[in-house]
Amino acid sequence: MLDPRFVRENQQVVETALKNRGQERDLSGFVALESEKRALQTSLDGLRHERNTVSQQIGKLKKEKKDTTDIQRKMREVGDRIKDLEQTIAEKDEALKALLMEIPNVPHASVPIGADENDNQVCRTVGEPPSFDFEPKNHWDVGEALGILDFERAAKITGARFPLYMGDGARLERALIWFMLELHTTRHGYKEVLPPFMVNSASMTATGQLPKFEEDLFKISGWDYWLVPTAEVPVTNIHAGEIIDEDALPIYYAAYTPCFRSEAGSYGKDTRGLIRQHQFNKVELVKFVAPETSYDELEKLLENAETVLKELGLHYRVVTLCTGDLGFSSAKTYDIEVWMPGQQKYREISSCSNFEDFQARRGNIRARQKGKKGTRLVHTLNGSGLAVGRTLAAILENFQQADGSVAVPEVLRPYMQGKEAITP
RNA sequence: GGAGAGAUGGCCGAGCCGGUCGAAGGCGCUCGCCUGCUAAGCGAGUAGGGGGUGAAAACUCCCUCGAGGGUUCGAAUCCCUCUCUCUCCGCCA
Repeated sequence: MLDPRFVRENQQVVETALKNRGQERDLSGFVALESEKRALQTSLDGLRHERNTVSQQIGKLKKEKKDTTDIQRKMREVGDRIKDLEQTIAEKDEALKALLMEIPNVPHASVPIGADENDNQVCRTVGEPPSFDFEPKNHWDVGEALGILDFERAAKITGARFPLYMGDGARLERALIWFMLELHTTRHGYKEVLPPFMVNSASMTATGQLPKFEEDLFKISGWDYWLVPTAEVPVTNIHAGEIIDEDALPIYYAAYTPCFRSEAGSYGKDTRGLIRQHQFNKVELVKFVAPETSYDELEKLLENAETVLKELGLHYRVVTLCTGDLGFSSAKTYDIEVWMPGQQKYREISSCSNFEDFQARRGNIRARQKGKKGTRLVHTLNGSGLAVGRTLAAILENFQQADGSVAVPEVLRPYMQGKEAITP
């Protein structure tokens, strides 16, 4: 959520931001409503002031055994006017809030302006694509041939877009989770967190999934609970409503969770394989930082995620998302795209974003500097470190061998009972 | 699931026979004094959010004592609903 005062004072800036995101919109209605509301608020405050002072006088008069029925009658009228005004203001407030909740974050100045993913900027390419002396297969073909992925049975158990890992497939998935968590907690300074996999509506609203993107989520019937679409939601909400000592910043969390997404509107896209599932595993990195450090922290976060790919020996590139492709809550996002030889394509495997104070304002996450008065909103960031299912897919495609086996990256072998390859 | 207790400022904790209580006291923190250094001691200050005036410092008003309603001229204090926490019983991995 943007600061209503910022929107009021920088209407042009916000409108330009919306335009760059491909959502042209006139905000003068909002600004007018906002000033109307403030005017009403001022007169309400005046009435309340009158009531407060007169009520105190009544108390004193009563102590002196004086008659107060006339003043009380008058105050009852004032009370009615207060109630009316409160009602009106509450309505306007709600309308304002509803508008504000639907306005996305303002992109950072360094974000390239563009319409869609075709305007994203590749900022670096790391490593080389592997060469094969045979035709590399898709990961689902590799996995099904090895008996480690079974989409047919997953569909029987649940439905389309669910994974079923068997044997070394399940072990490799678990090894990746283990490896990523170890890397981030021991080398990158993150604290490990294992949060709830369901969250309430308040949490979903704080991080920006609600109210606008309800159709992307799975809801628990009969409860105000939702399945998490990413660990970003429970982990960012760890500090919702809190005031953090600035000395404690930056706070780094690493969390494994499964992620549940309805993938509404993606019919016919990536229908096969592990790329687009209703349920997938992810290790997420979340940061709470002082505002002036957040862009440095974004670069570090990105590096932390890249390290996973480097250690695994996977070829990838880093892309800066343009304004048109930027997520709702994000001010700046880097995507990491891993090379998938079976598909001859780069596929997103991580997304690292700086939300600035957008989520912190929705979730009321503040910090206090020692000895200083007041508080300020922290900046929040998060990034996948990495999407585990897609990483497993990348391993199957990049390290497949002519005989159908898949080489196990060296760093994973300790978690794979020393196995050098997965064989049929 | 049944019975009971509770939720107050950064933390602990009074208040809860309605009125000068946004709130005693303590801890913590900040500034000053004191002091070979440190500790202790002494004094002052110290919740958050919003509005108005002001260049600013500041001043001033309103709201907030788990959340939401209600009673009242007036609610941390009384009533109702909800959420969460704790204790006992039952059940359960």
